Amino acid sequence: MPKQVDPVARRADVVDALFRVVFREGLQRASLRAVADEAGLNIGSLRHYFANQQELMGFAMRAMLDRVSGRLMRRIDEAGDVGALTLEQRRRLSLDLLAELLPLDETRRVEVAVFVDFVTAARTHPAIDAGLAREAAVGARALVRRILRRAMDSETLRPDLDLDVETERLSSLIDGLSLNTVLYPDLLSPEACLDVLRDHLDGLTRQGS
Amino acid sequence: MPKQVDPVARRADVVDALFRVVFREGLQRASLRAVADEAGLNIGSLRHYFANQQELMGFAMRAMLDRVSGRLMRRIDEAGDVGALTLEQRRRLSLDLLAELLPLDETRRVEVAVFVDFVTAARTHPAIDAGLAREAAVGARALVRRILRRAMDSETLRPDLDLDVETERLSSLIDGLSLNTVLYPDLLSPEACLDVLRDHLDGLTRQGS
DNA sequence: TTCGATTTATCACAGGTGTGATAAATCGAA
DNA sequence: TTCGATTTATCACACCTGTGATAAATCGAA
Repeated sequence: MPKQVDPVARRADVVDALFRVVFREGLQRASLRAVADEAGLNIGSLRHYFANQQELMGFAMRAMLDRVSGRLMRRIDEAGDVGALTLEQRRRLSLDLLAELLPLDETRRVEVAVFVDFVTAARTHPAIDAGLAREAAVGARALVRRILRRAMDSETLRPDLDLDVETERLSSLIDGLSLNTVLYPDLLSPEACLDVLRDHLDGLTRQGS
Repeated sequence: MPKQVDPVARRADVVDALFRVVFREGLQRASLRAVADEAGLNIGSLRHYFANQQELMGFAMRAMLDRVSGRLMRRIDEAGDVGALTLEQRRRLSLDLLAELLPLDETRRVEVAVFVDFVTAARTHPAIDAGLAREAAVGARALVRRILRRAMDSETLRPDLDLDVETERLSSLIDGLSLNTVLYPDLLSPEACLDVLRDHLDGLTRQGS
């Protein structure tokens, strides 16, 4: 009896519209009305799928985290059994996984730009769940740590390194690179961004130099 | 004949009030009225010193940059003639200068938090001068590059390093460390933040290990 | 005391915000 | 065709925003 609409797809459309608005005009201008307009919906319609602003923001942020972690999972699956890889293949996988977090193409540039707005706003904005932002930071560190740990176990990592410090160093480096590439693409191009990450990883694995 | 008020001090008071509001409630809530209230002024009075929002924001951002570069200048002056320093003193100076950019105490924590809000908002917010944000990024890179260059010239730096890449790596690392310390102080304490920076600099200077 | 530039204080306006409440339209199933 | 849950669409309200315009108060100098 009901009017037939796929609510999942609708919500996804709204989230996409939200991302576009945030990327183009910032989180400040991403009002419910602006998002509804961008999605081609009436605000009443939008509010049927998201009761309030807080719910929309939370759903959008969660969707973004799912999207990123989905890409990471896919990369890992594609790699197959990690134990069967050569050292060179492992290094390549590490780089690919971490590079997945950088704004190297337009899709990820939008993603990172929106993400930056979210996490900075989460510090103070009442409608944005600070717990989700923290969760993302924790997750990123867990990934970085696992990658470093695996390299340590396979003895491709310099043995004099402290895992805690290196985890934080690499995590913060990635954050800083992402931030600068998004904010000042003329100062730090996506290519240069990747070069820095590659050099950093090289420095971690190459013995004594 | 005029009523006697120090306009310079007034403007500084307003800027301080703005920083407090931004730190506490975010740039989003830092409206002219909120800033005026925080400064104990009537909004009409505030508008006598700052014609627009744009002017206030620009002045505040400029004041912040002046404050930081002033601290850096003072550090350099205190160090005296750089050529007369021992290698250990030079390394210490490099660390101190770069650490000046990190949110290691409450003053700088507020500063960095506000700064982060500013630069991210500058990407889209029409009342915030994106040129100033870019200028700050350029300035930070210039400082980092000079420090690295000096270390290279005095042969305390590993000779196999690319100055461009290392400048960007260190600059982005500092940005990432600052961001994470401000956003997630329970994940990255000021002490740990400084440890990471120290380790990074050690890795740049220590030959072959 | 009178003057007058500086400084403070108000009012008003157009526009935008989230949200509660409610009506209307839709369209497949019974 | 009729029903009715789903979906869409409006209206209204209180609140906040930047800003233009204008009046009022201040207080040292002449």
